[in-house]
Amino acid sequence: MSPARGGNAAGSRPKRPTMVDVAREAGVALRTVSRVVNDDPTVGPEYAAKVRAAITALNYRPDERARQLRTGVTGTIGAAVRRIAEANPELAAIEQTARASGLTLLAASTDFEEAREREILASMCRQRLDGIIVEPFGENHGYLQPELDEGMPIVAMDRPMGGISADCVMSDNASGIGIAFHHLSRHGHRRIAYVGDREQVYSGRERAAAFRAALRAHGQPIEGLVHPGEITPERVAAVLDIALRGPEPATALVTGSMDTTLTVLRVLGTEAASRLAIVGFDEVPHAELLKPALTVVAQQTTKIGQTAVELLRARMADPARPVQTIVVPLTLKVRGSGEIPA
Amino acid sequence: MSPARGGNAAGSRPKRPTMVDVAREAGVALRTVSRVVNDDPTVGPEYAAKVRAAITALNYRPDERARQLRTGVTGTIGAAVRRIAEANPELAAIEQTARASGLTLLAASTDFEEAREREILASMCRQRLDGIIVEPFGENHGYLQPELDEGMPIVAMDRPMGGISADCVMSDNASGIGIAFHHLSRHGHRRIAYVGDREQVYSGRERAAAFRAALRAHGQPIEGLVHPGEITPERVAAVLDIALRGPEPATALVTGSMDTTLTVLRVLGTEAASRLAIVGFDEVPHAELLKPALTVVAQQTTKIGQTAVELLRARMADPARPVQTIVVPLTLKVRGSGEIPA
DNA sequence: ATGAAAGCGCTAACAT
DNA sequence: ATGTTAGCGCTTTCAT
Repeated sequence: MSPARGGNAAGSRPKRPTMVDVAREAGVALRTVSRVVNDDPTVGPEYAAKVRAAITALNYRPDERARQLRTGVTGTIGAAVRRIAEANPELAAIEQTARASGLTLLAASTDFEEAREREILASMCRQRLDGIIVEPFGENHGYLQPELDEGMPIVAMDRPMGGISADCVMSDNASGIGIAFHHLSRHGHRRIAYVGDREQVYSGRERAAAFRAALRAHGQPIEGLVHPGEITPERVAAVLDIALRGPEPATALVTGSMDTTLTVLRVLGTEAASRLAIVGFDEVPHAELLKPALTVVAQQTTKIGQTAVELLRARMADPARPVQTIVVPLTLKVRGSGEIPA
Repeated sequence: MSPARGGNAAGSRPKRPTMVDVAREAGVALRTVSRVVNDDPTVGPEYAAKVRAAITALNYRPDERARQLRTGVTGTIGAAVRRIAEANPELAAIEQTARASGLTLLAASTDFEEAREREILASMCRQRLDGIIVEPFGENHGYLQPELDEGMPIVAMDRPMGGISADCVMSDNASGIGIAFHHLSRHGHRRIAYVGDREQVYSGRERAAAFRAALRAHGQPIEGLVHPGEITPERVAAVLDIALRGPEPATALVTGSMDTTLTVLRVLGTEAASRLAIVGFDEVPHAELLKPALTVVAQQTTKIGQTAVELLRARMADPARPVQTIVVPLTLKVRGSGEIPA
């Protein structure tokens, strides 16, 4: 019960020294301390030395919040991504690019919840971050219009915002699906099926549509081959049954997302999977260790993250510049599963 | 070149309304606006209505920075993790637990760089975050002593801080290695080898030591069986050669980290790997899809992340409470690779 | 129940 | 080259 050294009642902390304390200790004006802290070259060497000594003596460290309030900028950008828990190379690229530009990154996870996304974006706006990168989840972001009007830089990553006009960087979903289809086609497959996310989400819609277009372009019928929907083991098993059995079974499969790919592999089992030609949309962790190693069309995640920061910085520098959308192509990674002949 | 609507010279934004503007618009005092914004029940209904109308009309949103400066708390905790790019379930658990406590999470990646770690921690301190969780990387964190003295709550995750005394939550490395060893031993293996991270890093040191202890406890010789060091394909291939060839080849392997496990699988190739009994330390993404499916001793990542936040909140509530270290046991995940007989 | 005024810790005009 | 003074936008005594 005796008061511990330095500690006191719950919640309260020993008072930290401020610039005023340093100024008093050094026997100079507040402004001089500020100058030293900000490396202003117009400070006389003796003064600088005295101030630095006082800073060391008091263990003074400037309060970034006060500086931010005064200068109006935070030096921080926010990233609202859908999942922070899983491997997220885009986020890593954002962080590195941001850091290289002297910006701190505040990352938060929307967890595939519209309410959470809204809450996070609102919080980032209240904090007056210098800019925001968001992997949109909800379909309508009209509530951000006032922020855009007041000049808050916002960039969408992976798909466009809904209902508002903002800069965007995303993969070329349609051509990615085309690459996958053509690859299988070139390996002799005539019946190629698609399983992917539900069409309620943007990418699921885009990719299913692109796959239908590919079928049409090759003069093939669509029925029984295109299966967008919920990615659950049950549904995936059911649609695989439709696609792979019957009179004219598909001999190849395009999976529309990483989750789809993994679920398909789990449902089929390694044996069956090794007999079916598969090209996955989106990279899968350690795809080369799977058996057979997985052929995918991979998003250029690093480039996407980098571009997001660049778009944001451009918007920060010039709020009046025209809104820009950058589409990034995908690349085919040949590893085995996509080269199984018909 | 004509000025766009709302836009102006590069860098400048339209001025946002402040509380003063709202007060003027509503014809009330500043203090009343503050009361309404903070849901103070002592505001008369007509006043509240007027204020709310003004807020809507002006599109006013409070500036969190100013509030933070005034109240002294940020409502934000920092997490300095070693890698933000890869799957990081601890970080996800931290975020969820923090959110559940009404705290915002500022996550940053130290990227296995001591300088970067130091810079991030310093930045978080300058920002006066309410607390910091760090996955320590460097060996000496003495530079944080002044922060601890001034009451900054800091919690180490995964291993202890170096040179200072701070709360810590970590896995029970020694018993985890013991579990792996015993499991293989029970499946008839008499020669069990270990490959893992270099002993310069804390966990590499702990796990190699624990493995040596396990060998000794079973009355087995150590030479040729314990191989801590850099995890590169070259070195791993070399030490596997030593361990698996020769007069008395090992019939089972314990890998000391996720990276080690994956590198071993790559170096051996799936064929050879399927004949060697392997237990990995630490979970591997999609371990059940590998062939053979990978048996591991898994860290309780969710529990670790949760506990880190709980320790931090306890420290925030009472800066004087005794420093606490919580050790979390690991659990064996039997999947196939560890049950291959000798 | 409402308002006037002080101040959180810092930077930026403006002297000197 | 150094100091004085006024805020940044908010919360918080303290009056009324």
